[in-house]
Order: sequence, then structure tokens, then C-alpha cells
Amino acid sequence: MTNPISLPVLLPYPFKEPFDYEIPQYLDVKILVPGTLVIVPLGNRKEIGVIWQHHKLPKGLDFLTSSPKKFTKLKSILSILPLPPLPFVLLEFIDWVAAYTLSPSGSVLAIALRGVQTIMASKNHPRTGWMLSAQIPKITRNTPTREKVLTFLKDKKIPYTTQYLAKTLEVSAGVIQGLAKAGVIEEHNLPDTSLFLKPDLNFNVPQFSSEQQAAADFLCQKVIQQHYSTTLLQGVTGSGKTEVYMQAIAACVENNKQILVLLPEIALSTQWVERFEKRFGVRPALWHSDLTPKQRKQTWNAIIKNEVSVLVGARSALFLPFTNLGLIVVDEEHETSFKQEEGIIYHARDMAIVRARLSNCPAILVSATPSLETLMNAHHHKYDHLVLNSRHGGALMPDVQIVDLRITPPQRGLFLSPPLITATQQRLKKGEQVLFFLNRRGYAPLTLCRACGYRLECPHCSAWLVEHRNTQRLVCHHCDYFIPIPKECPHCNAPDSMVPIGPGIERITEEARSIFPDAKILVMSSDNLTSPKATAEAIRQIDQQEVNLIIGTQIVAKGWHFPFLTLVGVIDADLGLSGADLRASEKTLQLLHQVGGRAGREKSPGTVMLQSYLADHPVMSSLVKGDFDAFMLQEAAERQAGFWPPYGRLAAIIISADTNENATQIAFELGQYAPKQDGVIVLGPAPAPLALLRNRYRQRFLLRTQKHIAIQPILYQWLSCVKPKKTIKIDVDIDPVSFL
DNA sequence: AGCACGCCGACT
DNA sequence: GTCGGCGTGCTC
Repeated sequence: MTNPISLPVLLPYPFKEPFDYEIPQYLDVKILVPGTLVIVPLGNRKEIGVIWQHHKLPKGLDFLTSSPKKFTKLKSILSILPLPPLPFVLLEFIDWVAAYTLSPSGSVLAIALRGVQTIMASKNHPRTGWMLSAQIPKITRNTPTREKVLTFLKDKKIPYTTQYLAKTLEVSAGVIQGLAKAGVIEEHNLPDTSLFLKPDLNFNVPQFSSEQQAAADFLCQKVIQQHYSTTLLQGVTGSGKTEVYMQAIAACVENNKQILVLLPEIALSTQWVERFEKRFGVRPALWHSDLTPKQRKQTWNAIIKNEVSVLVGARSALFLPFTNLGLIVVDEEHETSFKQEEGIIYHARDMAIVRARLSNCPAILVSATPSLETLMNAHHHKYDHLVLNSRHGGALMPDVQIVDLRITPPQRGLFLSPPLITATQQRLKKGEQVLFFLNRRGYAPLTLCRACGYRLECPHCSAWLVEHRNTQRLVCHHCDYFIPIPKECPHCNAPDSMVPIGPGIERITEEARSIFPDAKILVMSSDNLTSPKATAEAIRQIDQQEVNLIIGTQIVAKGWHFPFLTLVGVIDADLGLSGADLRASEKTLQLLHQVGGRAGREKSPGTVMLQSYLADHPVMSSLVKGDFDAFMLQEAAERQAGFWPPYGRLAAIIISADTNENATQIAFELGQYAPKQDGVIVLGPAPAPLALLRNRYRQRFLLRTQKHIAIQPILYQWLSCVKPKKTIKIDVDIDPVSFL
């Protein structure tokens, strides 16, 4: 076979396919393997691209037929970046994700290159330092300053930078330059920071119960086999799941393979890193959107050079150029924040499994409350299933009680019921911690005029404005709109007539302050914990028992370990059950189970009190009985009948436009071409639940197919029937989890 | 994505 | 008459 004269190059921009570029004489074709990072001309600019290759995608995802080449005059590749090529599996993975999510592969590549781009911008060469030369030539002139430098470097095993030498030895940079010129010292690359030290596997091996040991052994076995597999590690809250899978990480490090751990939120990484450090004596590498460009570049480079063994990160870490991946762990697998909702819409948990399959390595999904999809896969033996039933260190599962608000309601206009107040007082008196949970930010979710009934609504979204008393504002939770709290009704001008309806955590905090005046209260919501640092500080205050009453939203339901917490009060257990969301029950159960799981994780037993008007709801009885799986199986049975996920495939099409007319018009047009075939159901068009969002009018379709029917080719064909104006956007959400 | 080109309104 | 708004289309 003769050498090709051109090669496909994929650019990190919304292009469906790679472009072809000629290979110039001065570049060796043999080193231009797929994955090689190159600079190519694009229009009148220069861009980073990647030598691509057409991958055969599995049935159902192979619908993209590449268009016949019409370009005759090709431009040339300009140069090659001095970096190892992207690993082959990453290229495959990018094409796979692009096809699955119906996005341009260039856009997916852009996620994978978010660490390399800065290399171009910053002219940072690898940092170098100085060491004594192997053979020291006779020094021509030996000055005191030169002597100082030589004495310092005498037995040094690592290089020191010019800057460091000049500063600590109080000599000028010229002295060092002079020594270098004379050949007395020579330049060496600095070792790539100490960020990526190898874990010490025996640093602190935990004591395991027999149940934990068996699970750890099983996972280690999987890691040693190095084949694709997925294991669900399901352990009740506080069962020591993390320690168990860290054992698998150890086995993988011993195997000299890389490990990727995905967490749903960067806020959790602080506590996770601490646990990791306690176990292995070093810190893992980190990857999330808050890294500085420098950290990003360092980590990316270290990954592609195979210098990192363990990396913990958020969703986008899936697209890092691991060359030698041996294990992927998805912790808190059920968390909906694994679903990326903007740009490329993908579910990191599902894509993690794809990545593991392509890399032929095991994946571990970890949760106390697995998602229905995962639980069903385990039940149908698609996944291995490990269960940890008892809490670590002999702690007991919390006692869950329903506070029936029909029988013991709070005082009028207030939200804490007498039983919860009494229990809280008892716990606080004993020196224990209490948590009030309400998944609602702000003071009150709705403000209305007592005189005319007018409700304050966001002008840009179909949503009420939420009062935030701390900042004296009414804010929209869907866009950045806000107004000062009005003194009079904007509609009828009645003075002092605006009243807050319903509770948010600010209001609960106010109530708690008056009922428990001596309590040391800590509020935890995304409003006051705006950085991982602030979150870490809050966790520290809880850990050190500087606070004893914690009032929080969603954020407290994460995998925190609060050893002194013994009572959890759920202010409104019914919240979340009202929506028409397919997953309303599942999500509520998971959330309440997780919050409840924060209680009684050490010596003192914990209690969970659920304030509810729906005491007979199956979700409530499941929580009381603690039979999570039974409820989920019941839920699954109901979905099976209608081919809802996980028994069928679901995709949402969201049309958004500048005017309602444009949105409905294009929705109508698309509706004309709706696919009609057996096993395929189209719902819509209908206004999306958030019919107006950020000034965009939204219409929605839901497409549901039976499991054996690939949904992507159908969508691809359907959507190619219309070519909307640039101002109208059509987004596809495969496997939607949110129905807004 | 970024950038050029092109067609309409409101200015030195 | 031009300057510049952004809607549209193209990049191998």
C-alpha cells in the first residue's frame, strides 16, 4: 500500500466530521498515527486538530454516512505538537459519544482537548533547573558568588531553577548563566511536580468486616482479570463502601494501571481526597471545571504521559487521555448531576461504562440508593451485584418515623411540628447534632399580594420569583433576573400587602432561631456555600462540633460523614412527589433515604422524622420499612408495562425560539414528519414544562421506542427533515432525566 | 467556534 | 453618502 497523500483531521469545533489535510514533504507519514496532535490552517487561522480515523461503530450508532469528498484543493498540515498521540480508545470513545448523543464529534473532541489548548496560549516550556555537570571542567575564574552556587549544588540530587538559586543564595541570575556557559552546571528538566506521587498501598490498610472483605476481594479479582465488567456496589449509608472500593484501587495501582474515580460534585472532592490521603499517604490528581489553566495543563500532560495513577474528577474527566486505564469508579451513581444538561448532553455514569468497555477494564457503580436503571441491570445479571447490609463499626440503621401533619400540624404560619420540636430539643440537650432538611432555597417560593392576588413572576421564565431575605431580593432560580423586594404590590399598589407563601430554608432558619435560641445554627445551601473551600469549612465546623443544628438543602444529602448527627428532620417529605416527572417517586425516595443516612453513623443511634401530609404514600412506607429495593422493583414493574425506561428508550427534543410563534411553527412542522412505525411513540409537540426559559419559548417532543429499536437513527432521520433558521435551536436529549 | 460577507437602518 | 448592526454560511 502506498502512503496516503492526505489524512483526516478532526478539529475541536462543532464539525460533524474530520477535514482532510495534505501531508507536507517535511513530515514523516509514519509518525502521523491516529491521535497525533497537529496544527492545521482553518480559514485564516491556525488550530489544533487530531489525526482521525473512521471507527466502526456498533449497530444502531452507525447511521452517519460520511458525505462524498468534494474538496480538491486541500491545505497542508503545518506541524506536529510535541505530545504523545491521544490514545486510540479515546478517539473511539469520542466518536461513540458523538453518535450516541447526536452531537458533532468535533464538539466532543473539544471536551477532550480542554487541557491542551492552554499549551498554545502560554509559551510555557517544560520548566528546567540546574545541576552540577557530570564532568566539571577546570574553572577559568572562580569568584565567591560562583563558589556559593557550586557549594549549594554539590550533593543535590534534583535540579534547582535559576530563580530559586538567585533568590536563596543572593546571587544574580548572570552568575548562573556564566556557570552554565562555562559548562560547570547543566540544564535538566524539573521533575513534574510532586502532585502525582504514587500511592503507598500499605500506608493505612483499614480493618474490614467479613462482609466488606468479601466485597473487596471480589472487586480486586475483577481488577486483576482486566476485562470489561460492571459491578454495582450497593451498601447502606455508612457501610464503608468507599474503603471497599479503595481496596480495588490499590489492586489496580499494584497492576500499574490508571484509575478514574467520578464524583457527582466537586464539593465532595475535598472530603474524598482527605480519605484517600489517609488511606494511601498521597493526594490523587484532581479534575474539575474550577481548575486553573495551569493546573489543567499540568494534569492533562501528566495523564497523557501516564504519570498519574489515580485521578478523581467530575464528568468531564471521562474525556482525559488515559493511556492505561484499569478501573473506573462512579461514586453516588444515582446522582442526577452526572447528567450534563448543557452543550453535549450526556450521562457520565452511562458513558463511564462505555469507556470501560472500550478500554476493556472493570467499572464499579457505587450507591446506597441505586438508580432504577442500574438496579435493574443488576437484577438481570448484566451487572455483578455486591450488597453491604450492615453499617460499619456496628452502627445501626436509623429509625425512620412519619410525622403525620394531618394529626400533629405545626402552629399556623409555621412549619416545624410539635413532635419534631420536642425531639430536636432532646437531642440538642444531649450534645448531639440535628439536621433539618428542606430542598428549597431562599425564604419563600412564592410571593403574592393579599389585596389583589397578584403573584410575582419572572419576566423571562415561566417561574415564580423566590424571596431571598438575606440579600433582600426576589430572584428567579432559572435565570439571573432579580428585583428588590417591593414594599407595595406592583399590580394594585396596595401598601404592605405582599406576603410570602410556603417555606424555604431561610424561613425555617428564622423559625428555628426563635424556637431553639441557644442552638448554634449552620445553614448549608448553594447560596452560602459558593466554593469548595466554603463547603470544606462548613464540614469542618460540623466535624469539630462548633455547630449543633444544621439547616440545609439538597447539598447535605450528599455522601458526607457526620459522626455526631443523630436526628434528621425532613421539613417537607412530600415535596417532589407532586410533579408529573416520571422519576418523581424514585428521586424522592433516593433523596430522603440519603438525607436520612446522615444520621447515627457512629455510636449513638439515629432517628429520621419525615413531616408529611401523605403518610400513606408508598414512598413513605418504604422509608419507614427501609425496603428500598422492594419499592424500586414495584416501580420497575409499572414502567415495564408502558415500555418506559429502563424497559424502553426515551429521547426529548427541545425546540427553543425567540418568539412563541417561531417555536410553535417549527414544532408543528417537525410534527408533520414524526416517525410512524411499530414500537415507536411520539408525544407532542407540547409546550415544555418550562415553556419560557431565559427569554426563549420552548416546545417539546418525547420520543419513546422499545428497547430493541435504536433511537438515534430515527431521530437523525426525523430531524434532517427540517432545517430551521439559526435563531431556532433544536436540542436532543437522549435518556433525559430532567423533564423541564 | 470564529470569521467574512451581505443586506438594512442611522449617523459623522 | 458611509458605519455597523447581526443573520447566514463556510471552514478541508
